[in-house]
Amino acid sequence: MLDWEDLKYFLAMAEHGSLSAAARKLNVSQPTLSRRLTALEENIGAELFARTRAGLEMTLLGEQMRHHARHMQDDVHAIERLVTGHDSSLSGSVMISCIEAIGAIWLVEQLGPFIEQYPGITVDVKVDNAVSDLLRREADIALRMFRPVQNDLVARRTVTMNYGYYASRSYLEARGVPDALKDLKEHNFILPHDEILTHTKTDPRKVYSLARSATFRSNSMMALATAVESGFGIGAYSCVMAKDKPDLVRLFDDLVVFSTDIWLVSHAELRRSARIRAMYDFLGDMLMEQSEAFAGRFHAAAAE
Amino acid sequence: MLDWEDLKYFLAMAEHGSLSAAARKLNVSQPTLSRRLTALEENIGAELFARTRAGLEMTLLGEQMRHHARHMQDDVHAIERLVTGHDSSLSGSVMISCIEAIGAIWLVEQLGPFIEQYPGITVDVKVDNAVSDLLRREADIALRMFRPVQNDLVARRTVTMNYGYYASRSYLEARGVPDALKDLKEHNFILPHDEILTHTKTDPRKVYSLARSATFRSNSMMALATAVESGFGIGAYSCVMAKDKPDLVRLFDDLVVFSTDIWLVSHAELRRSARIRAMYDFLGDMLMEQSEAFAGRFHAAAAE
DNA sequence: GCGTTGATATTCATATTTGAATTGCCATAT
DNA sequence: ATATGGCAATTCAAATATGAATATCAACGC
Repeated sequence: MLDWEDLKYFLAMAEHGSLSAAARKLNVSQPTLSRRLTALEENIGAELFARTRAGLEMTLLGEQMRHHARHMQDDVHAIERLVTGHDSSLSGSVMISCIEAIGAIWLVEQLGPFIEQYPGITVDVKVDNAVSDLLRREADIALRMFRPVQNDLVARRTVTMNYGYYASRSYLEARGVPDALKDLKEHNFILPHDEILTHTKTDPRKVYSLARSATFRSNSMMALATAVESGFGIGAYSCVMAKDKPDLVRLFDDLVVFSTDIWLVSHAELRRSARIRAMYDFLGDMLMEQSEAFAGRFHAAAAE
Repeated sequence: MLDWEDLKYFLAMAEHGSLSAAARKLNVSQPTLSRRLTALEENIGAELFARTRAGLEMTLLGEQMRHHARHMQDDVHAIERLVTGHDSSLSGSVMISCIEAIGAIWLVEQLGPFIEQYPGITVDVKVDNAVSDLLRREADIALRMFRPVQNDLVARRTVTMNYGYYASRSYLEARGVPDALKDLKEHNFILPHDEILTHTKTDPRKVYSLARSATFRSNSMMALATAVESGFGIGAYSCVMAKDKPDLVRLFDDLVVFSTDIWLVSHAELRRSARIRAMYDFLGDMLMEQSEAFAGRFHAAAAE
């Protein structure tokens, strides 16, 4: 009779390519995996991996077994979701997956009241440019820029996050304030890589094409923001982030360069968990309360 | 992280209703299961069973988990089939499932040459009135009375097994030999239960209705055969079994009372296994060689 | 009533499994 | 050529899990 735990180990080896890597992932030692693999192979009477200096190389049988083991893992994840969903206590942890642009700063700042209200809950913010798989329990709640396509997920569109052109006061003092878009040709420009604009609603390239060339580029919104703050030039900056930066000046009559919707996503079963539900509702409320700030309309409100 | 082995144990408990029963099935001790269950519940932070004096009673969560665990087990079975299919060595064991009527005697007698030819293979004959599930690896090969309906099975119709009316010489000496079917009214009759005639090709009740009443009834073909051999009366007896019983006399000009087809069945993947393939082919050849004996035509051949 | 059966829990000596440290191997970079 | 780093295998002491024996309890049959 096969040892199911060995199959779990097998899958980790198959997916990480070496005993050492799999051992790190599973929090066991490499010798343990080596022995369990040997035992499994002994048990089934066939080789699953060829051991090479570079790691493990799967045999044909291993390749076929891998699919079934993966399938088993899906069921384990389903069980984990069930278990979490049945947990009615307000303690444990909640993992939130979101992109750097809001996770690293805005989200963390907002969580103060939640942490105070639920001292038993550990909040885990996973800043993650890849998309965490909620079905695989890589996160409990995700903030996404798009409606998720997977089944069994509950998703709610919350705020629209606008980006405007900003520059630092120091830059503008040195180079002058551009009056209209055509003046951009005379200025330094800070540009994001195309890859991080996949989910924007306005096509930013049209606007960006006005810029002569880039002084600074990055695929990190945080790096771009820092560049703007440091006076490297004019760049798109999230309105909600700019709210508390008195040193930044918004240009061109609050022109919206591009915008993205923010989706709040969780798993149907996970939402039965009291603590996840609490966080989901908290984030939903928090986002909706600040929808004006995300839209960048706080300037207007302050001016009136 | 969940221990997959615990899930295997959990499933066994769920399906057997008690720690003790599951422990017997899994070949571990009952205290071990008790502790592993406690550990699993501790791990997920919820109760899966209520322990009662009568055994285990599942909670709602346990009930839901059970489905996923079962699903995992299906994958494990698939892996086992894969492994067996990849085993090209002629050693190991082959389990044959078949009904008592042929398994207990005929099949065992036929296996002599096979055992001699393949000394490395352990032959395991599972006499089984229930239908073993080949997909779940309860057997490698089955002899069935009907075409299996499950997918992924390879099935081959082999011989037709005829049953005739037989009586022992001692009975006939005492009671006389009936000339025609109508004489049956004067004789003792040995009848099978209807339940074991499910898969016959001729409806035997028409023939049996000629009999006055039963002297002996059973749902075991072996018991019925023994009754005929012991001279209790006239009864249906498998022709192939009667072949080596000189004390039995066939009645009514070799009338066929009823007949069943014998299907040789295996799992598609299992047929890739050398040893199972060997047994499959061996049984197929053996059956076809003896098709005349199964049909009950050896008397005629002997007479010519 | 009273013993029997079959269930889970507990105890303790034992067998198994594990991890830290180490070795040895090969490829790559210096 | 010689280090370096990543890999699997080996060794051995320590932690861990296991099973046999036992205790305890409830239901059932006589």
